[in-house]
Amino acid sequence: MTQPLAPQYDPGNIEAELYRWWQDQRIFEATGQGQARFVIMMPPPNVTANLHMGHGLNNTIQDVLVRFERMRGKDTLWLPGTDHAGIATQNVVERLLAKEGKTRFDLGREAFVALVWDYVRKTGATILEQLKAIGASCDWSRTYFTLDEDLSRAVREVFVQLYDKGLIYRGHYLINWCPRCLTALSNEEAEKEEVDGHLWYLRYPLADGSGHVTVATTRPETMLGDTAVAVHPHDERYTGLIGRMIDLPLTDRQIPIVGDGGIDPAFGTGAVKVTPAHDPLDFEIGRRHKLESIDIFTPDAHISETAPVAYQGLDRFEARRRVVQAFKELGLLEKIETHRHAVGHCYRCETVVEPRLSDQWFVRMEPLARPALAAYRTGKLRFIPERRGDEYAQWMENIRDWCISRQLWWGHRIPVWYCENASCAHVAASRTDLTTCPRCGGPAHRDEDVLDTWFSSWLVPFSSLGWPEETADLRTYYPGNTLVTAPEILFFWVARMVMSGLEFMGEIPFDTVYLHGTVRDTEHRKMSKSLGNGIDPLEVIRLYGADALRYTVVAGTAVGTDLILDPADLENSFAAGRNFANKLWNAGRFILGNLDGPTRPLAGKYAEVVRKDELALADRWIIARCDSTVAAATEAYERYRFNDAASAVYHFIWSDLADWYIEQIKPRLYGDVPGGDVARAVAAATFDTALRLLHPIMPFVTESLWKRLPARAQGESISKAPWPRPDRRADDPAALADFGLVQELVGGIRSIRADYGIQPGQSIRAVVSGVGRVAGPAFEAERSTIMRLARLSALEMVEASSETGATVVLSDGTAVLVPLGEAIDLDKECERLRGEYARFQQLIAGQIGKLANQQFVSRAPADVVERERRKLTDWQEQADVLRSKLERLGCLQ
RNA sequence: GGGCGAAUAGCUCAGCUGGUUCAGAGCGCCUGCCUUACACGCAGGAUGUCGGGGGUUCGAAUCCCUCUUCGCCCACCA
Repeated sequence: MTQPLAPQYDPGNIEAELYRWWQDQRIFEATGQGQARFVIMMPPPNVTANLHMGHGLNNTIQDVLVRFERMRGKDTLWLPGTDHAGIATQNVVERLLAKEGKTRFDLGREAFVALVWDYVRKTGATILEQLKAIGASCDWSRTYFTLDEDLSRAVREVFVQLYDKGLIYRGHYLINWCPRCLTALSNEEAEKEEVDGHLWYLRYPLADGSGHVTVATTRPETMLGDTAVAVHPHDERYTGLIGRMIDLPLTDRQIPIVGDGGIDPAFGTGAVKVTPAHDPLDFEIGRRHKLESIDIFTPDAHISETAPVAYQGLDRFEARRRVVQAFKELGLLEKIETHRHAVGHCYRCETVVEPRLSDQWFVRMEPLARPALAAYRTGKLRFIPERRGDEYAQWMENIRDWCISRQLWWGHRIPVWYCENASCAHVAASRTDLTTCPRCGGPAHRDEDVLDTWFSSWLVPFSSLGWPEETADLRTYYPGNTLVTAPEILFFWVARMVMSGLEFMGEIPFDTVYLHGTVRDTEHRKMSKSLGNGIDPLEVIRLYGADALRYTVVAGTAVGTDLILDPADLENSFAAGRNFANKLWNAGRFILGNLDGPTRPLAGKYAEVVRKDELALADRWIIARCDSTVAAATEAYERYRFNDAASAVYHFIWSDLADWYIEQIKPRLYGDVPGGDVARAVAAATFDTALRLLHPIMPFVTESLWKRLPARAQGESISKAPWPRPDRRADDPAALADFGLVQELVGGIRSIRADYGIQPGQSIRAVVSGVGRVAGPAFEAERSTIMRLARLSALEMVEASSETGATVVLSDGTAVLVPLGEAIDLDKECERLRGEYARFQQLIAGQIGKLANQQFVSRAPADVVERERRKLTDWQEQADVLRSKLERLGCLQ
């Protein structure tokens, strides 16, 4: 073997080198070979992003899945990519420009886009490089960028196909507008947030001077664009007013009172000011009553020239103050109430979104949603956790058309040309760039807008594989299997991928959607840059290693729960993972360091080199434990219960293998007793299995150790080692029970030692009584183990003992006693035994009550009753043993 | 406003089909140990009205109702 292993695991020295080795071996690349495939599409991080814990969580889970399936022999493809992230990226570069005092308009479109490309080329690979640090086993040879030429072709193909089918249309509608980003947003991109606002009651004088109507509004400034007042047609308070005119204050306009069924008479005053250009409901009312729309805002939400001069140029919130003030001065402000309501905010910059009337492109979603909903209803598409499926269904059922045009420069430009010939005015969507109108040959110009970022990412499951070309990858790797993502982008991305997959490929792009939680701090606030409560995964990796990070993430994430970490205490958050990696390292160091000596060919399977009748009790026990860990871990991985998988393997390695088995085999390995060759074979085999089971979660340390096991071929990687299978021959309930008693016995004696403060160096004598039935042979078989681990000078085993001393009763009724003497004090032992005895008395009393209950005995299943009866007799036996001890010691007076 | 989830040890959380994994794990805490793999360790310990109340059941952390608190998703009552 190579150099000796350091006593402390040092991930920093090992991880980068191993990752390079994996890449050199091309282990992560999909081969196109083999029977079964496993495909995961990575949610493409924004090209400008830096790795944060959200990525850490998301990609760790994907990597666990991919590595698990790769070891099960599947041809795995985990396809990485980056998203051009229209608004976000444009914002970043615009901010850089702003530092030089420039705007994108100073550069012009072409130069600006070139600048963004420069920026993206320079920084775009950062996040993918960072993913390598956590061990992500992506197929980097297939990495894509959503603005790549082939993905752009797919975007255009999709646009044209949908346009030709009438599923894409252009229209003049009220959309969500971000006055800071200066672009339209989809409904999903306008995040509703509850805010404490006000409800202002404004008096609108009737034109004939006969009084006024009071309207209630949350946005008084928009009254400058009012073109009507609406009341419910059956509202008795107002029926007489419908059709009459209002003198709109602060303006020189008169507006009508209309009756509209959409008004709720119970809210506010039952009379509503109508601003068709700035409110969705008002927009509808305006359409129904053919009202004028007056857009009183500029694109950046200042008052425009359509409003009275006094207000022009004011910011919308300043305008609000001025309007309210003016109403107050005119005596037209009736009252102000506080009012909590939901207000849309831009998901990129959190600016309050302005409903704005404009020409935009939309996708008609209902026809796409219908099959996507059916895929869920029929069970083809499933969600983990299941309840997320309801959210998906609810969204699909209430689907609204998707506004896909953005007034940005960075992105896929809309492939639509407008004929400038007024008599033709043809609008053409085209797969190729046009200069002239395809219908009349006249001059044509292209639409200025770009597409929503999500219009390219919703195609990724097939566009990243070459669609619309019929590539080999597309045939092989579509549809995929599992999608792993955060619930935040269920609608942005996941739901839309299902729709596009069905529409363009005729099949859903994946059958399972695993939605993990959110990373939060101990106050349960989402980790974010602005709150400054984030944890930098690279910092964690530097301090504790990628495996520690991954273990913590996996162990802390039960299905459907958030991951809570303490940014103020990384040590506390990640110590368990680091400690476990170190424990594994040292267990490996010990096993590997003791494989020399009398030995047999050590392959992966003990069964090939060891006969069953050669196995000691401890060997049979660890083999059985190992096997049941294989079953438990495999099932947990299959059920996405990665935290269960982690704890099953953790417990096996730490508690079973390290604490007991390794301790048990030391004399054999050192040649003090025979059987070293068997111990070596069993230790190597079970350790090998444990490494495999853990590899998806902690790939680095497991690979590093596994490579060093004997009989490894050059270049052989645990990443492609076959997944362990449960082996019925390993079933051994007797070994589990017998060795369990040995553990209990050792534990009992250790407990007495601790209670009596017996020095670790002091050997003591122990007497086990009642060994006639079950435990005797087991204790005899492991006599030397018991003596060593409990530090005994002598271990006597008798049917019954007349000696007195400190006693512990084991679960099978045998008792172990450390005789009275220099170490053991009578009074203290009496006290101990009395406490124990009382505890059993209580248990027994309860159990007798239970069994005396006719209802229980008659109604509970027979096996349950039987089990409870046995429990009672066991306890009674243990209590009897205690009682006789008490009597013998004279503790009962 | 509609829908959904969560509440278990000081902290972060498991506990799936009601009963032998039933009150658990890790971290933290206490005691003793540098025992030739590991002090990032070993051994031994302490800690709980399973959020409150009611119900179903022979039996409830687990099922039902209700209240409280905290989250999430959806929503054009201005």
